[in-house]
Amino acid sequence: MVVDKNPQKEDRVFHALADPTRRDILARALHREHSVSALARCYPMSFAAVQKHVAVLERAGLVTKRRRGREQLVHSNIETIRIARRALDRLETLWRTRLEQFGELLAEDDQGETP
Amino acid sequence: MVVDKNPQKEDRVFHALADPTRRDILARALHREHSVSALARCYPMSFAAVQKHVAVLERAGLVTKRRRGREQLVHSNIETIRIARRALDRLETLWRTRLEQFGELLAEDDQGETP
DNA sequence: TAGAACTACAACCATATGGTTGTAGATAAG
DNA sequence: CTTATCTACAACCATATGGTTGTAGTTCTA
Repeated sequence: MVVDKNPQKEDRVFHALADPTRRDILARALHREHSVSALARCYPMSFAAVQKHVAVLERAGLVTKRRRGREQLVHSNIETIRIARRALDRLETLWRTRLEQFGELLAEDDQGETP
Repeated sequence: MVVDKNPQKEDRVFHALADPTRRDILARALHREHSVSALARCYPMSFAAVQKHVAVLERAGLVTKRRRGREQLVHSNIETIRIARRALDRLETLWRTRLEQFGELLAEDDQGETP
């Protein structure tokens, strides 16, 4: 199967993106690597809360962690962002398809207008 | 302000997209208008459940409804999908920025390597 | 006018989510 | 060795979410 496990993945990706703290973490991680505690210092919440947000991003595949001594460095996975992008692209394609069909109708009828 | 209320909107948009039923409803609505009950017949859940999904999409601004007699026709709002798209674009831009900086480092140091 | 179809919405329930605190294990620093 | 830092994870709590059923209001149809 090539399309079967993607829906769940898209669920996780969009869900991970649906929180401003997580989008901000992701943005920082896209810019450069950060340890979890360094990230935690950026937000008005506990370390554990930020840790959970990172875990959500990680389960979605948006970030991964690598150890450096006692810290975990969070870095982002651009490829997963493109999964979301492709999902949006598919939706926009449907939109264009509809426009084309609408265009065909106009061509056939040669009169329609809906102001 | 021009950027202040967008985060909440993005939250709602991404959250609305984080459910396969809602993505499917949106896809159908992008293709053509559907009444809520017509949509409800497509899924193995109650009418009220589908109604709630449509409400989530509506609050996110991804679909709007218009009356036709006793039915409500659900149609999509492509512009809101582009809000999500722009958010992803911003993230990808950060990624590219990082790549550029990395490139500069390589150019300046002309030796740097961190194994 | 009576009834069927479509919708809106409230009430309810189980589970997920987003936060907290607390405890414990590794690793770095003194 | 001792202590401080960074992380992992469990337990807990309030609220949100996704589903259900039930009731009621409109609008079409017979």
